[in-house]
Parts: sequence; C-alpha cells; structure tokens
Amino acid sequence: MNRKTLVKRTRAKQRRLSADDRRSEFVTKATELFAEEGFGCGTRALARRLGVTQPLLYRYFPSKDDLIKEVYRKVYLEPLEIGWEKLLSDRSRPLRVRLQEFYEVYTDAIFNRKWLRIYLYSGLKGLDINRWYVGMVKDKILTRILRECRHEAGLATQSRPSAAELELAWVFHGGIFYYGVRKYIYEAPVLEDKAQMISDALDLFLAGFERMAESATDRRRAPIKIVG
Amino acid sequence: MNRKTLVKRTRAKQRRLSADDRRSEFVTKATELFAEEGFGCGTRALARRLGVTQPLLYRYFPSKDDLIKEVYRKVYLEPLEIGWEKLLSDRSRPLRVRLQEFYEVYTDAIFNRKWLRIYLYSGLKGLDINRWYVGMVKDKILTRILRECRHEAGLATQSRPSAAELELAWVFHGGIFYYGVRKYIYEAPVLEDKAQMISDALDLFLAGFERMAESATDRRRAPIKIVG
DNA sequence: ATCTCCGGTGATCGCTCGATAAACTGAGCG
DNA sequence: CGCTCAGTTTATCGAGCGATCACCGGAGAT
Repeated sequence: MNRKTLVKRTRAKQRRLSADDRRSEFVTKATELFAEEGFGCGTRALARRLGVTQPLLYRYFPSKDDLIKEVYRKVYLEPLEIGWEKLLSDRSRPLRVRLQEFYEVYTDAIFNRKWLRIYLYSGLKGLDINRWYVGMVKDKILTRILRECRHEAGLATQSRPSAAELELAWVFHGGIFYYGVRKYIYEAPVLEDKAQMISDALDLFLAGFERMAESATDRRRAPIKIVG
Repeated sequence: MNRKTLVKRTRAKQRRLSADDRRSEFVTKATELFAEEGFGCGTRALARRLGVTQPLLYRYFPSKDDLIKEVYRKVYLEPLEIGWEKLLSDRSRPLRVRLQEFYEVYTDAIFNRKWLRIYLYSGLKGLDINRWYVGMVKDKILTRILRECRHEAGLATQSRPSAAELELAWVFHGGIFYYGVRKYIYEAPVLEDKAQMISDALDLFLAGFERMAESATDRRRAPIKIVG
C-alpha cells in the first residue's frame, strides 16, 4: 500500500505519482480552487493548476460531482476533529474561560477564506451537508453551551433548551460567525483582535442569559431598562 | 412615453408589449430566477420563463452582465428607500422603541429568499456593490445607532465610534442578519416570532453597551462576572 | 533485454452557453 | 390597401463545458 513516492524529477514535470498521493493532491487543490472560483469552475482550470491534463481527473473521480462531494467531506469534516465536547463541558474550569477558548479554537478552524466560501456556496445550493452542519452546530455546540449556562446559573438542567434560549444562542453564534464573513468574504475592515471580539460577544451573551435566567419564572420576556 | 399597453390577447402568447413594460418585466423575472438558481443560470431559461425567445433579451440589454447589474440595482436600492434616518434619530421617542421598530422594518425589507440569496451571491463574487452595501450599513445604521446609544448614556458624542464599539454593533447586527440566513437560505427551523428575536437581541446589545459605557474610562475590556 | 501494466496524454464528442445576423410579423399611418 | 418599421423569431456561430476514447511510454517484473 505504501508505494514509492520517490519520483524521477529530472523531467520537466513530475509524473507518475502514486495513486493515493495523486488523489489526495487533487482533492486539496480542488478545494482551494473551488473556494476561490466557486463550483462553476471548470475541470480544465483545475487540471492546469495541478500541472496535469484534464482527462486525468476522470481516472480518479467518476465525475466532477464526485470530486465536489469529496471536497465537501474534506472541508467540513477535517477541521472538526478537535475535542469540542471536552472543551465545553469540562466543569473543572470556569465557564467563561471554556467559552472563550472554545470560540477561539472554533474560529481558528473555520475563519479562513476557503472554509467560509465553500460553506456559503453549499448553503446557497441547499445541499444536505449544509443542513447537517447547521444541525450539528445546534446539537453539539449551542445546546451544550446552554446546558452549561443553565448549570452555572443553578437552573434545572432540562434535556432540551427552550426555543427562546436557543434563538439567543443562535444570535450570539451568528454574530461571531458574521465577523468571519465580513473579514474573509466581504474583505471589509474588522477589529483585528479576534479574541477581544469573542470576549465582547461573550459579555453580551452571558449578560443576556443572566437576565433571562433571572426572570425565568415568568415566561414572557421583560424588556430591560434602556441605558442612561 | 406612455404607450398603449392594451395588447391583442387572442393569440396564444402575449406579444408586442411596450418597450418600457418589457424591460421592467425582464428585470423583475430575472431577479426571481437569479435569486433561485444563481447568476450562472442561462439566458435561455430566463427567456423561457418570460414566454419569449432568448435573442429578444439582447434587444433590451447589451449583454447578460448588464442585465445582472440592473438586477443588483433593483434588488439593493429598491427596498432601501424607507426613511431610516428618521426612524433611528427621532429622539422624541425612546431609543429602545426606535431600535425595535427599525429592525422590524429593516428585516421586513431584506428577510426574504430573493434579497438574501442575491446578496450572498454578490458577496461571494466580491462585487463592488456588496462592499458599498456593507459600508452603507456601517455608516447609515451602525454608526447612527451607536451615536444614539452614546447620547442616551450621556457620553460625549464623538464623530466616529470606536473600533470596539463598532465591532459590538456588528456582532449584534450580524446576529440578527444570521437569523434571516438560517430561515431563508438554510431553511432551518427558527424561532417564528421575529419581533421577539429582535427584542432579545436588543436586550443583549443594550446591556452590553451599557456595561461598556460604565467602564468607559479604562480602555481595556473588563470581563463581567459569570452568571450564577 | 523484453514484456506488461498502468499512469498519463491528445483528440474529440455532444452539449450548452452568450451573442449575432437575417428573416418574419403585425400595428399604425398615409 | 399597401408601406413602414419596431418588436419578435428562426437559425446559427464560436467558445467552453463535462466526459470518453484510443493511444503513448516509462517503471517494475521476468
């Protein structure tokens, strides 16, 4: 299985790579190109970037769609292999610290041009994998965060968060996410200190949750008094 | 200029519309189709939806790109003709009420499949009109909101908000925006009561701004005590 | 040295795209 | 009625797309 990767380099172009190396190289470069140009980008441009001819792609992938699916799998799943559960649920550390560290790690993973662009493209296409990701964020991140917040506030740990709580967490999460979109998609000027942005957003969220928790008995939202 | 719009309807298909009517009909339908299928959608599909033949498009628009530009203009500018400045800056009404009403009106205008999809497509394409829009949000909405908040909190009204303040407002704004993306792009289940979502987000933001205003003298962020 | 296998290439097919040119049609007007 | 011309269609072009084919040639086995 582990073939020789030593290839004669005297020729103008490297040739005769092993099948596994070629395949993974294709996926990597395809990810970069599709992130940049969108999935409408042609197979010839992809081949040109790889330094090979276009029909060679079809020796490794039955169709362009199959290549795209592989790109999705790589982009979505690869950066998500970090132990998020432990990061969020380790109650030996203060919640504020856990949340701060989690969002710094999480945004380190997804705040780049490649990930965000492919994510948005797949969202606009309405692909299943996008809905799967949204559901994953809800179940593995937001629900977990809310459970920890409820525990910290001394509230009963219910299995599933209320719709209003969840929406609050989504607005918070979306606000942070939008920072990445502004920076890497819109290329708009943003506050450079990402950690401070996260910290400020956390202040907002935790203060809001605290307020919501205080008036937990009456179900209707009580508007806070305005500043000043 | 105002030509007869009465057209012989006895034929299978309506024909011979006036030039102005045709043109605006083209832009309207093109907007719908491009929002649905993306700008990669062909001119033949567009013509089919309009019930005319494809070359007819080129009598009204020099190229597909020109048609697309017109679509952008219509989509971006049309819903933005509401008097936002007055809504935000009318100090005879409480700030909380102004903000709530503004965001309800604003999201009524942009939270629909058509607007959001075209906005995201243009963002991914890196078009100038997208950066213009982001700058408009910053100058006409966020800066104005921050000015009103500073005034309400009795702080000095400076010409331009600080970077940290602006980022706070962006996170808040982005959180609300992401609600629309989740609902109309991802088609994920969301809290149906949009007004309550806005109200909750406003609670978060105003509480956060209040806290930031309290510690206005020392520049470094002071993390709040965690809940519970 | 020769054979064989397979990574890699050149040529090409069928299709769709945006765009153009030429032919057609019918309402308005003398 | 017959002329005119703007509005509309038919036919077609050249380019680029995804995909397929026959073929080439070097590395490893014999």
